[in-house]
Amino acid sequence: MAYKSTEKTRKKKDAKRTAMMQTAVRVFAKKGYYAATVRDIVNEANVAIGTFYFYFPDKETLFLHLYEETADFLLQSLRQAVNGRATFPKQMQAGVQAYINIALFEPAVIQLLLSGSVDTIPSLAAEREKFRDSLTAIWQRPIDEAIRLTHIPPQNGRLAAEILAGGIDEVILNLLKQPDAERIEKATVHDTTTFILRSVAHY
Amino acid sequence: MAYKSTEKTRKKKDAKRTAMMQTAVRVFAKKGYYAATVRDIVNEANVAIGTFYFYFPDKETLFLHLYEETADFLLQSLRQAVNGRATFPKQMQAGVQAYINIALFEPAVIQLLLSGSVDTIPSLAAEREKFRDSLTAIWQRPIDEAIRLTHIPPQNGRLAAEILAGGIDEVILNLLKQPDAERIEKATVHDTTTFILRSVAHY
Amino acid sequence: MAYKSTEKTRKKKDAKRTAMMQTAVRVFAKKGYYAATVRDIVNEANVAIGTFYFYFPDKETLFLHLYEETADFLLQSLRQAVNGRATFPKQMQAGVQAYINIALFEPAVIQLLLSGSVDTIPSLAAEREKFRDSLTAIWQRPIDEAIRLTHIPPQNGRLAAEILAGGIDEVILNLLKQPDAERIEKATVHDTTTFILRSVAHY
Amino acid sequence: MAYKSTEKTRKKKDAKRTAMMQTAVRVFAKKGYYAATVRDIVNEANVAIGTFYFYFPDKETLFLHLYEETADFLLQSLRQAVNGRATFPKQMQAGVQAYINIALFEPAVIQLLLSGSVDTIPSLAAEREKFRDSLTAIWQRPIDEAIRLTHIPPQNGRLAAEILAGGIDEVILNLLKQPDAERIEKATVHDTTTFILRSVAHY
DNA sequence: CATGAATGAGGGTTCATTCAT
DNA sequence: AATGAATGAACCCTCATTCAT
Repeated sequence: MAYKSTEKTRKKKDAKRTAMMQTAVRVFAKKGYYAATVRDIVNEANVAIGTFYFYFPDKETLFLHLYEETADFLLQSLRQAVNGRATFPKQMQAGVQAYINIALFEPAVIQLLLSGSVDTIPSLAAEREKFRDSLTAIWQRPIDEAIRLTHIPPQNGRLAAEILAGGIDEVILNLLKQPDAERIEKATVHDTTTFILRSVAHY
Repeated sequence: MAYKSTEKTRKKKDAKRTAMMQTAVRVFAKKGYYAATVRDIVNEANVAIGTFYFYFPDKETLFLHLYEETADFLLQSLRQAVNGRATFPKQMQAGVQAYINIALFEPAVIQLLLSGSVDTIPSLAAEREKFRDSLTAIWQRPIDEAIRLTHIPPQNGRLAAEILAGGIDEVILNLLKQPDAERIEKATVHDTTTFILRSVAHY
Repeated sequence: MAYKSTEKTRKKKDAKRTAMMQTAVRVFAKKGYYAATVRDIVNEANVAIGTFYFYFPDKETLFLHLYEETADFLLQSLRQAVNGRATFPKQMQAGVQAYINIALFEPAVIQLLLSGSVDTIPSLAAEREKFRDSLTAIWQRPIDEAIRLTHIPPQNGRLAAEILAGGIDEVILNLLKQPDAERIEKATVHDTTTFILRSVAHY
Repeated sequence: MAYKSTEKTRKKKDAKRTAMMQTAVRVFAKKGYYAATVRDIVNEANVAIGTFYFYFPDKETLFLHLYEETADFLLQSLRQAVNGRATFPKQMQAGVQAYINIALFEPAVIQLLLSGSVDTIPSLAAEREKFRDSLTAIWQRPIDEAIRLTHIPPQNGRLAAEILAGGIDEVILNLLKQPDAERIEKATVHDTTTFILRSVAHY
């Protein structure tokens, strides 16, 4: 019995903790790390400020944690989408589609990861670099593989991946600024994929 | 008597203002808008805090001004480089080269413009969007022109420009992180240009 | 659980807020609005500076609030004293007596209201004028009533009230400067009342 | 020759100094001691800030000096008006008239002396008390004299003078708040004088 | 004499964090 | 677990004052 109640309690605690983290992601995404105050977060989460410090050691650590988790989520989603396809064109298209899906369904994820204010938090510099590297790697792997299979000509795969990583992020951010993002989703996926294939000389 | 001396000191004052602005750019570039304090700036400039407020109305206005000026400088440099060439490949190469030159000579310029923390300053949101638009336009114009001249096939010029704008920024930022940036400059310019030409199907 | 303790602590919080307000009144009364710093207040109240801003939005709003409250208290006290008497002489005497009582028991009240520095706070100009008007009205009402009842001859009641309002304030302030204020209280009340009655030709 | 030029220079200097002092009186009268900045004064006087410190040791000393001078001017004017008349009623009327004249012609004088913000400048407390004493004395002297001559019955002359001093100040300040002050000047002088005479039982 | 660039103490305010309840 | 009162370092900015020119 005691075990059960502990179990229940833990679940409740985890639930609350998770809820607060989701709230925090939204607040950080909307206001940025510096402009978002701990009070903003607890107000939006309808808890007292002390509760925040019961669940998290401090603002910076929470943000770091959130950043890591969010980055992992995005990277995993993209990896799954890309790796789940057999051919290079399908891989690219699936990656772009997955990225845009996340942007439309969870815009806060993208805003947290892509909209700056992150570089200036010392403890986050390394984490951010790791994220960029991983993101670039997601685009690079299929390219290098396609080169190996001579589906596309030899080329600087790393550089191509960097450009595509930065370029797709830009497309995503611009898409999120549009009021009718959903309406142009399909065309954006198509045109972006077309661009990518051509850019690596895939025919 | 007073007039002459005023005339003379006017230049000195302007020189000092400029010097302080350069210092401010460096500090803002390094720490970001929020983490950079006015005290940081005046310490680095070796002046008293009151001197800052003698030259500038406040931190935010200065940053806005710096951002605008820096953006103008970068955009002008790129426009000149691109517009000074006759053919599409030369235009792209010149643009990339100019961008990288600035990154190597004035890294603070790039860090100020590209490293976030800007979106969360309300008065800067519009300015930042304007900058991104102008930057994209610089890459888009030659593309659209090349389409018109049938040097490259019809395609979504706007989207291509967005991807290239974001992609080249990513390349630049990655380049700046490298300790031997100058050594790989040439190869980076070449490979990036090659990528761009292929991406829009230019042969 | 939380609720009960909230209920209990609510009272404590209110008590502390009140205590801090009383401290603030003293400090403002002694130094004036401008010379009194928030740090002065919290030092005298033995709390940290953050505590001030936990209880009050800012220095100016607190002062405004204190001024209004203090003015209301003084005006109410005088009104009660005056309205509680049936005849004109008793009314005047009761008003003067009440005023002097407050001056002796709560000198800070008088200093806050009468010692200037208030006119130069834009948001307070209107409040101060309202206070002077109300104060004058307190003296004017019995006079006008006495005129109506032909207990005193027709005369400019408004002007008489203005002079008495300013005159009695002067007497109060002079009284507070005396080291042996209590000793001469009785005589002051008597002589002032006599003066007032004669001034409006009451016999 | 040298002497002459020195003389001329001195006159010029005195003229400038005087002009700056008049400007300062206006600024202090309008904004109060604390809200008025040295920069406000020099801007209005069209001189550099250094010039201020050439003529005056510091802000506080200047204000003290201005206060003394202004107080002297007002007291002298009132004394002359009162002493120049032979009978008690004429004296009172002349005093009131003179006071109102100054208020209408040189409102800054009255605002500087009467509108608070003065009590909170430590070095001015004594000066202000002296001024109030002198002002009261001006009203008291004729009263005491009238008592001695049995033109009015025995009474507390000091207290009567205090009330009149404070009361007349109040009338003056209220008058200055009116937009059509000049129009009601005559009636105000008459009614105030009538009040005063009756208040000391003069028939 | 006059100028105005330069100084820095000090003021109001914010906000991450602690801890007694 | 949860609360929220309390803390104080640190921030941005003002303004009286100085001094080299």
